[in-house]
Amino acid sequence: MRPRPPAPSVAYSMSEIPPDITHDQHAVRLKKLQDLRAAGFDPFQANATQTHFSGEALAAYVDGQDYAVPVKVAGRLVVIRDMGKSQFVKILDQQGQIQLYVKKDLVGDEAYAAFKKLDLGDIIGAEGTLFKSKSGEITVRVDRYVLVAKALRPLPEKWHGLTDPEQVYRQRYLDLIVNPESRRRLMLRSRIVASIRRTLAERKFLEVETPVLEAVAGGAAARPFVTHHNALGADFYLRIALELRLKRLLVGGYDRVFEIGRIFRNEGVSRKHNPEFTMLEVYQAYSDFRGMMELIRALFADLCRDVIGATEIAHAASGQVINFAGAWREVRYFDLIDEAVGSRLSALRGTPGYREAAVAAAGKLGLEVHPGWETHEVVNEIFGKKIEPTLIQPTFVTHLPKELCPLAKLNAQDPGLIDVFELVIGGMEVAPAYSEQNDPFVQREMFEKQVGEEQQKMDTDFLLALEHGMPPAGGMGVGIDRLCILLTGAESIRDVILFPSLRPGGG
RNA sequence: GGGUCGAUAGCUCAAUGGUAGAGCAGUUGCCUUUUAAGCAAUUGGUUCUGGGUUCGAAUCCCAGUCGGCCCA
Repeated sequence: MRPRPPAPSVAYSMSEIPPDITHDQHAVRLKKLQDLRAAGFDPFQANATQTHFSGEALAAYVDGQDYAVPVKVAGRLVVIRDMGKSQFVKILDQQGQIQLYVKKDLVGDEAYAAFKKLDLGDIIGAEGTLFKSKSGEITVRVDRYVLVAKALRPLPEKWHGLTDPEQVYRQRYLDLIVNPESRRRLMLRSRIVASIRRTLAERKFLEVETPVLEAVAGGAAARPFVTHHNALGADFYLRIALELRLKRLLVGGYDRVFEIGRIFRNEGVSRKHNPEFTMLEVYQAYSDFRGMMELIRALFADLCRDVIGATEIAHAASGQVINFAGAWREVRYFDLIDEAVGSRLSALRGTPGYREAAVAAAGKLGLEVHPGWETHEVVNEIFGKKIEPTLIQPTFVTHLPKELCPLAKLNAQDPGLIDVFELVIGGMEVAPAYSEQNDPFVQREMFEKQVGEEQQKMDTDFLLALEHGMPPAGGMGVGIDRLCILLTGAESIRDVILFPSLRPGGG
């Protein structure tokens, strides 16, 4: 889509269409539209009705009883096979394609002549009866049809579809029309979200909505987008997490809440990152991170049943089959670290030699260590680069160092650790969960330590809320986009986001 | 942000310094159960943009735009 002229909505004014032009498909179609209007016909009328989606019509056919079941279908013309005095065409609707058979002696000479002038891409409604064609395809034999939207631009190629990734993202509607795999994958996303909502509703969670515009972008360590409110004369940040708002609701007495919401992080784009993405966060009072283990297992069990229809999926990148059914591995963060570095590095935690040993271990594994990194960042580099990518089967990594999350409860036995898990599947972090910190003093301390090194400011209003008393709770975040990558077998986050972020313009 | 690869007809792709081609789509015919329907004829180009090298550039060089991949 490089040199695309910034698509003038209409290239020719209706009166200026060269009468003999045949090579410019846009002009040819404008001419057809003009002819229809000249004949007193509105090519954008709104009088089609659907009694059946395509899939429902196909299911409604009664074997052996041709022309018995009446249906009204509607959709976009995507295949035309013209045989002179009859045509087989296919239309595409939300459920897929269905074939129509249009015969001159059934619809009449005039309507048939008009039908022959239709173009691929036009949207029509048709009514008729179901039959099975000679080659066995269930088809609507059309009695009447109506053009309800003229397509002035040609569709991409019918066999190869649209492959230019830029055009796929910028003109996703074309991708959805011609690439069945895109349709399937993005529809699956809807069903994934619906399944999650259903499961949480069954467990008496309340779905809530909290502000996108925040005075303080807290709850995570990330660079926020800044925007400006004119009337208030104040800058706002787009939220980078849902956490601090939802926990206020725990204080307010909503014991089980969740939000599925867009969050924004001002970072680069990659196969795994889009600057805006969708997060599910769940909080359950009187539960803890172990309760969240049970909850995420339930969410996956329902997803397998409702969406995947199986308890395992192929994972192309590793060649493994991911199994969601059996026991999920549970392993402590530092056990994995020790295993990866081949020594008892974790035994040195809190001793003066820890940092040196960690840096040496990272170096031995071929990792680059920035001089300014804290020791926990060095260790976490080992986890991120050498361990996480190898965890293909569902794995709860537990008891991370406290520096990695200032909002989690410290472990009672070892206050250098936090009561959390990070669920890793297919080498990707899918869901972190915590026993939530509800001690306002500890929370303030953790915030103060963080404010110096991170760009986020202290959310003092949140601390005030904690001082009113927040029930102990388990909380969990699930990156919906990554979950969709996993469950749909997509290669890139852009394949599970309808309109991924791109540079403005596009040539 | 760095590296690297790419952009040619509406779409999918050819053309390795010497007349820019094909398939689909389009246009005109034929064909009343087709399945990437078929048969015949035929239209269609700012080769991403701007510079440069050259007798001659889609092709080589420089800069830019947009995108893919890898890295940060």
